[in-house]
Parts: sequence; C-alpha cells; structure tokens
Amino acid sequence: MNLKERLTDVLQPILGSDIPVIWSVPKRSEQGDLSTNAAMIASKRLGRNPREFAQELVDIIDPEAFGLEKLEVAGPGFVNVWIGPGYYHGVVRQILERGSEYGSSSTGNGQRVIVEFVSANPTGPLNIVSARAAAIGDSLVRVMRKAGYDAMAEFYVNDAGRQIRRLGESIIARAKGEEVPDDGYHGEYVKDIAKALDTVRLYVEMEDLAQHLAGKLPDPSLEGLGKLAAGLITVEQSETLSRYRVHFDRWFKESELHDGGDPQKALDRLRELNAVYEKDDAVWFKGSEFGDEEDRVIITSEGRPTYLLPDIAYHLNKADRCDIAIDLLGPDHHDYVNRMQAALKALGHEDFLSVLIVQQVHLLRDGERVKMSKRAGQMVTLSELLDEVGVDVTRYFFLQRKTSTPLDFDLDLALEQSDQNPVYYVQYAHTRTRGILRQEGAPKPDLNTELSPLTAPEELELIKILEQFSETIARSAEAHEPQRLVGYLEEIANRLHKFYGACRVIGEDEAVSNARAALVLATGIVLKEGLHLLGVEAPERM
RNA sequence: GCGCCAGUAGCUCAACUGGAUAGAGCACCGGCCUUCUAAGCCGGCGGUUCGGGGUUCAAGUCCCUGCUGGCGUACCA
Repeated sequence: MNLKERLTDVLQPILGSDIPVIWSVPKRSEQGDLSTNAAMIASKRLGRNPREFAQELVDIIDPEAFGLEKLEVAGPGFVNVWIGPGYYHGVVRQILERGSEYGSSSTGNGQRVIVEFVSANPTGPLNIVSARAAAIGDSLVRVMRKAGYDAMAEFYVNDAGRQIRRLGESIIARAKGEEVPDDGYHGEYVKDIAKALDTVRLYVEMEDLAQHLAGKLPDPSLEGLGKLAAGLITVEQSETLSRYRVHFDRWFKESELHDGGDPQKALDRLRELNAVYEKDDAVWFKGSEFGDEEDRVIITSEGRPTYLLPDIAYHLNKADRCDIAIDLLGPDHHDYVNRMQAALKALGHEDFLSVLIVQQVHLLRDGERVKMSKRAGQMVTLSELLDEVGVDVTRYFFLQRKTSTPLDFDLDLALEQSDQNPVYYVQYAHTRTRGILRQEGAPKPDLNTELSPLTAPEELELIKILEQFSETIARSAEAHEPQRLVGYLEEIANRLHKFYGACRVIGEDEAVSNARAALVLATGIVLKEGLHLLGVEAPERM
C-alpha cells in the first residue's frame, strides 16, 4: 500500500465512506507535497466549517508514523502534507530493486481489453492517419499492460466485400494496361501487384487472369484475385508495422466471421430482440430506439448486408473474448460510433465499447501542407515516413498530442537533429544518466547504497517526479491517453538536467557520490522504461 | 440543417478528471562551457483560456447559448 492509500485509510472513517479522498500534488512547493480537498467536500454535506474540519483531519494523523515532516490546513480548507526525505530515499531503493518492473500496478485488475486499431483496408499501403493510430494504439496497449490490464492488440482485416472486388478489377485493368475505373485503386502499388502476380502465377486466380488476358476467359474471379492481392498487401502492411515497432496479437479477418456464419447469427439475435424491421425490401436496425439518430439499413433491398452487420458480429465476437473493447477509428468514421454503440446496447453490451477518434494529420513541409489525394493515388505512406524521419521521431511526434485533436506533423522539425526537436530532449536525458555512470571512477551503486545523503532540493525534486511513474501510467491507461506519459517523461528529463547542473556526482565526498550515482541509475531506469512504453529507443550515447 | 472534434502566449501544445498565482517547447532578448555530453541550465518578454450567461466555497475544466474552424452526414467501408 502506498502512502496516499495509507493516509486515506486513516481519514476515511471520519469523512464517511461516500466522500472520495483524492490526493494531488500541488503546483506550488509552498503548498506541500500532497494535498487533499476532502474536508471541503465533506463539510458541505455535514454543514460544517471546512477549515475546522480540515484541522480535525490534520490532528488525527501522526506525522512520525508516516514519515511526514508536517501537515497544515491551507486556503479554504485544503489539507497539505509535507513528506520527509526518508520516504523519498525509499522510492529510489524501490526503483533499484524492481528495475524495469518499477511503475507496474494492478489498477486494471487483470481486466481483459482488446484494443483494435489501424484496421486499414487491405487495398493499399498504410497512410498517415493509420501511422498516428498505430503509434497510439500500440503504446496504449503497452501502457495498459503495465497498469495491470490484460490487453491485446487487434487488427481487423476487411478482406471481404466490395472493395476486394474493386481491387481485383483495378489489378486486371493495370495488367491489361488500361485505365483503372474511377472507383478503383489508382496507386502505383496496384501496378506492382499486377506485375508480381503475373510473374509468379502460382494461384488458380492468376491462371484465370492469364486466360482472361489471352482472351480465352471472359470473367476471371475478381473476388479471388482481390483476396489474393489483399493477402499480399496485408503482409506488406504488417512488415511496415513491425518496422514501426507496432505489434498485433491478432489479425482478425472479416472472412473468418463469414465462414462461421456470425453476421447471420447477429441478425437472428437482433430479430429475436425485435430490434429490426423490414421496409422497402430492406432490413433496418432500430438504431433510433437505442440512442442513434436514425435507423440504419443492415440488409439492402438487394439482399446484401451492409458493412454494419459484420461489424456488429465482430463486436459480439469481441464481447465473448474481453471485458472492455477500445476502437481507434479515423476521423472519417466518427458518424459510425453512435450506430455501433446503439447496436451493442440493443444486444445487451452497453458500456462495453469505448471509441477513440484519431483526428486528421496534416504533413507540413516548408511550412506548407503536403497535398495528399487518395483518389489520385498520391499519398505519403507510413513506410515513406519511416524512411524519411525514422521510427523514434515519428512515434514520438504522434504520441505527443491528444488523439482527439487534429495534428500538424512538421517534417522539417522532425528531420532536425538538434535541440529544436523534442524527441532528443528525453533521449538525451537517458544518455546523460548512462554517461555519468560510464565515467572512470564512477561509483557502482547497488541495493545497499546508503541514500540518506540525498537532501538537496534538486535531488528531492527529481525523486518526487520518479515517484509518480506508476500513477501516471495508471491514469494514462484509464483515460486511454498515452500522450500523458510524454509530458511526464519530459518533466523527468527537465529535473534530471537541473540536478545535473546543481549536483556533481563524481569527485564528491564518497557517501554523496554513491548516493547520487544511485539516483542517476534509478532515473535512467525510469526513463528507459518510459521510452519503451512509447516504443522509442533509449540510446546509451548520442 | 443535424452530428462529432476542436478553439488556451506570436506559433505548436499542456494543465493529474472541479482546486490554490493557467504551464512547457519553439520564436525573440540577455546570461552560463579549463570540472560527469551546452542535444543542457538560468533569467526576461509574452494571457480577458473565442464571446455571453449559469451551477458553487472554487470553472480553462461542468450546464445553456452564440461565434469560428475541421470532419462527417449512403440501401459505401
């Protein structure tokens, strides 16, 4: 149990169980190391003077028992707490003991989570929004695992349906040297696939294509050809993603769903629940009864399911496998959220799904937006981005900002290998910890190193931020906001640099040197693990 | 029209889920390298948190309303 929890345990009986005791770190050091507003909340309900009540809380805590320096009532009724250095020395020791395990918690209680992201159609290379989603989704999974969730990363492959036929058509057109249809896929990669398939000719579909091109077969299997190409594209996507250090635990194919008859089962279930009806030869889901703006067609008048039905089936499938589903969707899909939530509500899975909209990314070069057009096949792909700016910078840039806000990705800044570029600030801090300990004559700290010489403000400020690692991770996980971790790591870097400026490690009195070296080692551990959660490397030298 | 996301320093963004005097980076100005990497540190400049109401001890944060921008608004996915 940590300090906050122990303090809360003492206060809770006086406050009553319905008053939350929330400890926060005040912005100003004159307000102590920890603060709670519980007395103000409680006094309202109990009709008491908040400051008097706060004093009562202060009186009941024995400072020595908790290693506290003092407690105070402040402002309108805050209880402020000053923590003694002994507690912080314990934090450093704990980091050294736990190593890369430091920061883990059981906040998630082992809840099973499926985070679905990217899920790009297998009809072309990954674009920039996918790149952003990939970085965020992957880090979110890492963060959630660290916070005690049983989290899995999943990629939903839309390998069925119309777009696969269109892909087949586009390939045939390219193979014939004809223009690709307007609603087809225009990128250069389609040409490459056509060529590759033609060269290999291993598959029945390709034989069909060859026959077709020779004028012997009027209609090759577009579906089969499309699937084949989709498979190749999926492989390519997965290779790019693994270069990007993005890992998926499962690639879930839409065709698996169809093979198992899941969409039909979902439809039957909705029928049983009386959540669908027929109108104009089509089957409609009663979305408006479950929080959507309007009812939605799930089987067209031609008898074909719309994309919504297999998607409902897919989410039902997830509901069998996890407690919480998180979907990261592109900005062009946000109208889809309500209807999916409505469907899940109808099926008894309210509050199961939470959706994060990954907003638009604009690439800037020379201060100008880079024009991207899918229609004309002109896109900057993830793969190209990685070639140009590298994995660390790309991931860091995407993870810096809240996912729900549009993002300008400044290529010139990304390429700049200087202090202008924030990635290096944190990486440099890690390098600095390694550099100090690499020095000749540097102490070799271990678990028995005496830490009590750590008393300088810069030392304690550094430890205070390290102490918040676990909580920062837990909050990032709960809020589904990995970007919080970025700001946190920058804060560690900043305090390390200040410490570095104020306190020499090597050449001081031996006890001081040893203790400081232990602190430097601990800081390096946290920085490295933090960067790892972002999928960014922690270099030994720069 | 309706829906979603945004609007905070000149620019890019934070703000620990409603707390105390709204913070960083970039840009601009000025300091600090014969000592562990100056990819760093210190100081300065810079704000009606889009406007207007409301809720309360307390609002950038919650509610209402108006404005601006982006995206979406299919029997496409």
